[in-house]
Amino acid sequence: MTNKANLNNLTKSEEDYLKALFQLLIEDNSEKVGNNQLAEYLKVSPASTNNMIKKLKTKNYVVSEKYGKLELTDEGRAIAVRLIRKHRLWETFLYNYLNFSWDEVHEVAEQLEHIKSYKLIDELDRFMDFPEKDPHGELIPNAKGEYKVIPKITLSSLVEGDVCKLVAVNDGSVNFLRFVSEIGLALSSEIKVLEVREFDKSIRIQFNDTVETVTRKFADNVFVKVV
Amino acid sequence: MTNKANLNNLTKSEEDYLKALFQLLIEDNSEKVGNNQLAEYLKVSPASTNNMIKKLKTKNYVVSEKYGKLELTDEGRAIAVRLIRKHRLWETFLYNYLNFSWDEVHEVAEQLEHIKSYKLIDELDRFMDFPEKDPHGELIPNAKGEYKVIPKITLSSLVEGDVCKLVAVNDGSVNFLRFVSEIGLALSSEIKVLEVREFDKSIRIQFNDTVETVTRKFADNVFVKVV
DNA sequence: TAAAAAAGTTAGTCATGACTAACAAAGCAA
DNA sequence: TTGCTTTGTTAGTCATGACTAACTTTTTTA
Repeated sequence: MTNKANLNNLTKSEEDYLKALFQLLIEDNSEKVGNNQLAEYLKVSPASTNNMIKKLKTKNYVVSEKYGKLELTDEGRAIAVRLIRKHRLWETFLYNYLNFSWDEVHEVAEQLEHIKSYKLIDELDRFMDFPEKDPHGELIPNAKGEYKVIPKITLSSLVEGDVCKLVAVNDGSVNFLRFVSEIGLALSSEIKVLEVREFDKSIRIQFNDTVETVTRKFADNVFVKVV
Repeated sequence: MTNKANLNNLTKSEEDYLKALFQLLIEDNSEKVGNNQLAEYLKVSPASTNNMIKKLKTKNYVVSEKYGKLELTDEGRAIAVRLIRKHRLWETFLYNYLNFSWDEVHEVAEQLEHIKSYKLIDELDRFMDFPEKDPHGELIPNAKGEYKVIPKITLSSLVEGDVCKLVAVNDGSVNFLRFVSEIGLALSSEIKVLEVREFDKSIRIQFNDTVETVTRKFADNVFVKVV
């Protein structure tokens, strides 16, 4: 009945914490991630985080000294990468095959990423012919657990006259994603920075013959590659 | 962030109990389902079942008098049917698109049936072009929650000379399913009963030019339609 | 129909993973 | 360097959903 190969004995919560820690450490490139920061990211109390970190340390997924910064072991990191692989593959499936929109995929993928079955995810990968990127433009880790990030900077770091291509968007907020598609931006859109207003850092951009003014907050969540 | 339409506020456990109760009541056609019977079916203690039934009664999914038999309310039944719909659609997807075998689909579908998203399941249904039956031959309830059973009897109820068609198999045991495919039986196979041995009720059957002797226990789990 | 067996219930315990409140250690600023 | 603020930790509580052990009600059968 039970296929050992599918069981890594982690609860949904344990997985959530490991993935969150990975995202703070590696994706956000923070050089120090502390207990409270992780708590805030996961929207739980610092006490809960402390508790779970203790547990993950005994299981050898996390390393940290008392009052020190949090780090992932190779095994903890591998689990997080697998979760991200699963999340992005499911997002791709929902988007490409099940008519889900950009802003709808995340919530359901958050549930699907916890399904335990190696075969399921590798077959899904094969079924979609090994997609490289998810619908938000992020690279999908392969079955070997190789994690890569595409070189990208935020739109807000550009200056007047720069021309760039949209390569990815932050998938953390449904409202943001909805707005991105509403104004007509999509992956690979070519964007030209017309003006950066000093007093509030808002930016006038042009794409597909459309001109829009976006806030600094918006531009922080749009990832581009200068062309 | 949260789409109310996707949330029915039931935990995985609550869902498991409702589905189990439905399966005992309707699929096994029992006229009385008791607390201990449900406990045994779910492989938990009678105390656990009692506890959960109490909870499901306050939520109006289950009705029963003290020391009386268990029954589902319309709402409880609707939830169970939705779970069965999800389970069978996922099984169909795994079998038809992801190279899962008969005996592998159940375990993963048990997890997938708890994913909360109406859109997900209705789109999956559309993607597969509204399949009628799951890989084991059972009918898939539609989006309106209509539950039907195909007329079927067990192979063990036949007598010498009967000819029948395999319409479904009990999906409860991996070993059984594996054995069914090993000997070469598949849905729609035409089976002829050559001999019923009185002393141990074992049956000699013929199908696709193969002759096999199967036990009574085996024949109890094979569902057929006399032709 | 009375005793035994089976079925159902209750009380109390445990692990998980949340929480608050209180406290301790680090880090920063005056 | 002495406070003050931020960060981290501990203790104790709660809900969920398991469990065992003990008890009660119902059903069976001798």
